[in-house]
Amino acid sequence: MIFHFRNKFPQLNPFWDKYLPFQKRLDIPAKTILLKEGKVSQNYIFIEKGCVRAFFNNNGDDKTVQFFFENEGLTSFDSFTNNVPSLITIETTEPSVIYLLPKQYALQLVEELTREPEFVQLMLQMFAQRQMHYMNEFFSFIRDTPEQRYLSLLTNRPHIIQRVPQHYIASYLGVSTVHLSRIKSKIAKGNAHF
Amino acid sequence: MIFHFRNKFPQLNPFWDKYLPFQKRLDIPAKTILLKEGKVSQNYIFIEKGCVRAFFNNNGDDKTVQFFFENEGLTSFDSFTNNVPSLITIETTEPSVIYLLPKQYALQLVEELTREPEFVQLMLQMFAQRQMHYMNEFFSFIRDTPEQRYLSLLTNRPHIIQRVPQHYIASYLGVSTVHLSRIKSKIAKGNAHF
DNA sequence: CCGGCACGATAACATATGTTATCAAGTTTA
DNA sequence: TAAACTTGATAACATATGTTATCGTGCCGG
Repeated sequence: MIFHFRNKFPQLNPFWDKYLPFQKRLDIPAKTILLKEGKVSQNYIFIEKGCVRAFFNNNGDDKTVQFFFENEGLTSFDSFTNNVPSLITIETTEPSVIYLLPKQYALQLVEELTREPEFVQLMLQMFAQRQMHYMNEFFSFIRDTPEQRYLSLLTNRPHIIQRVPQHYIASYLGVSTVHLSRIKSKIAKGNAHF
Repeated sequence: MIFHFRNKFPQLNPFWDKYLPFQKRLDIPAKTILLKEGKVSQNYIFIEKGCVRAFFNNNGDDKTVQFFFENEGLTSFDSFTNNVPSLITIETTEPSVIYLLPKQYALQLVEELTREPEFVQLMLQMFAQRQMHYMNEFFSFIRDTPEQRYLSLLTNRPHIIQRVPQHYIASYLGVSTVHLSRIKSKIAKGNAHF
């Protein structure tokens, strides 16, 4: 659903920089919605400072899909590409500084890359990498218990746990806030060697 | 993890046909393994007749990721692209007729497409479509109960339920075979209006 | 400074799902 | 054809997870 390339593929930065003048800078508080479920995505979003989360609503119940931090970019991929209503909402979880690149320019940028054969392979790689990411998330969801997923977050992406309110973490792990509390207290007991 | 384009994008068929001579035809029984977890994928797989499933093993426990049928193609995307051990096993669930296109030719085919700008957009679309597919699978896993997922299979892809042994369905839905039986009997009771 | 709200912990109970065991009906194979 | 295996249903019990309610703490805005 989401792709980002800034700093992932430095070779592309010159192309990116060329479009800097078309970007709009936003300095916004927490809980600001950048794209609402059901609306058509009009921008590519780049995070200079702060954190946003992507989630969808299932009868009143938030399901967080992914967190994004400094120097990451994203968009609602299907909505952006196919002009359909977005399945997800994108909102800040902290006060943030965001750059928006309007769709027309983002598409123009992609089209420019398309004409340079040496970059096409790179773009394919980019997509492969994204696909791999979602595959891994999916596999982890299938394979691991919520406790394992929490422990994996703790060791592999501790910044998420440090910066994001716990109920979002629960929604990301696919459990209730109550159960996440249980998991944490269980782990704490396990580590309680005096 | 997997991509396939035959018949999805008829414009590409001429390219595909050009590589027909390099394909190897296999006429194989059920439960034949085409790619084993841990091995590096060496072929693009196209199904003329039959059914294969992709799964991974989690301490003795099969987790089915996807089913493929006639006129669909697949490969273990990461393994194929990055020459790393495959995360998944691919095996037939029925006697099948399979065509294998060795990796070198498949890559050559992709490279040819890369040089035709009008096809690059198509390839990107192809990837977007694949990504969308996995996203939807992922969302469904997060959002829906196993019962809802089973009902959705029943209405949207009944051929899967008809052709595939039930324990593979259970493994695909993410529940035990016992629980799938329970779900089925619960549904049957609900529909039992004499 | 106070009142409300966001955040998190915990208990008690309800429900969903896994595990193990048993049985029965096909199907395949020696 | 008999034995072995595959497939599926069901019961009984164990565990995981959700739901609701209550409490405490800290923060933020009037």
